[in-house]
Amino acid sequence: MLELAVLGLLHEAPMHGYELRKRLHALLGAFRAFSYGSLYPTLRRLQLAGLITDESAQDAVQRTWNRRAKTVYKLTADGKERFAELVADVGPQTWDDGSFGIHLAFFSRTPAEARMRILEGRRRHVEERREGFRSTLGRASEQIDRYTLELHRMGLESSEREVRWLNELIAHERAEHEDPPSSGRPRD
Amino acid sequence: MLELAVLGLLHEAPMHGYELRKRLHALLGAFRAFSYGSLYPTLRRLQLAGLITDESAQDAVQRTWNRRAKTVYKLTADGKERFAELVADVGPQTWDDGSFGIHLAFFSRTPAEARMRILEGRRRHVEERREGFRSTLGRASEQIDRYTLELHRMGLESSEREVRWLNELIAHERAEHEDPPSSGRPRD
DNA sequence: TTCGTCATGTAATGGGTTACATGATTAC
DNA sequence: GTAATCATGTAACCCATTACATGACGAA
Repeated sequence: MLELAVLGLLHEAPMHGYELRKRLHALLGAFRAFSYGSLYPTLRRLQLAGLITDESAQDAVQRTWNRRAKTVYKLTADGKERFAELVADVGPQTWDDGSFGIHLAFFSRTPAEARMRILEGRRRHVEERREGFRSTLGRASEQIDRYTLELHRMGLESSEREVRWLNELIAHERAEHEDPPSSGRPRD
Repeated sequence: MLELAVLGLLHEAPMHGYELRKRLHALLGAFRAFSYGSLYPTLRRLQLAGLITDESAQDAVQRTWNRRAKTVYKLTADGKERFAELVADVGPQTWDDGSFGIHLAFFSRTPAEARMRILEGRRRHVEERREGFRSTLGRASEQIDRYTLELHRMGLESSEREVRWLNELIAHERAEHEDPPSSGRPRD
């Protein structure tokens, strides 16, 4: 997750850790927040793996005088490749709230085909969740306490809204790529 | 989190692990799902801590013949105390999506005062999130790409809805507190 | 000169998940 | 008699957080 986010952000421009974290916050809003305690170790790991390099490393003078200088990271060719891999590697955990947000945030660098798989997978995921709420509310509205009821009512409403939202996004995707719906059942 | 949920559920009735997990699912919907890989170790830990006991333990005959019998756990007095502690121990992490859902699910066993702190804390939390989205959308609507924009628009809308929902819950709490449904001593 | 913010990091820990392994019970 | 589901558990790992520690630098 963090790896994807870091590589994605460095696609825009070289940055140092502190900056990266602020951009991360701005980009992902409250969907996902990362702390320095995970960011810096990740940066080191990515550097060791050759996916990013310290752009300011050649500036040895500054290093000597300033034991705590900014370390500006930039993507390597391998890093770009890795990002492309991660962004298109769509699996069950991609549908999670947190993961989905990150993936969506990098959609402009995601191939159209992967975008579709992500949106549709997410929709299925949220639809299942929605059905869970529906059945709870339908089955036993009078046996569960007021608070649990509220919780599930809210959950149901949110799921319904998100499904509608996803439908719009999917429709837009289809329209943009002139890939008309083949044999789709009509969506609400 | 799991500890709170387990103790809370065992408040209702004694149960074994498998059952517990299903009830957990039913109670929390998709807000939080726990796997057996965390449930069983937790049960063991709680048992060692004396917060729950194996109700079927005295049934030594079954144990001997059946190496894999159901283990029905029930709350001890210490367990009830611990639950009361956890449910009223309101801190910054209580406002998280997952935590909040669990707390809400056990509101009927939560003192009114703690309920208020949780609801108001959650509201503040969501309001802050909302402001984050608002400023992103207001500040730079034209610099961010379509997808990030959608993400934040959705986030803003959800936050707004949740704040309204919380306001209603809070209003309801206040009304009930000032005007107790039964056994009411008159207002000052 | 001290305060706030920028900036980088580490150690300990947390709170789970996945995958796997096994056995018991029920329904067909 | 076998497939599904009920039921319990373990080992390995994952991905992060919290709390802490250090240090640079500009502004009041």
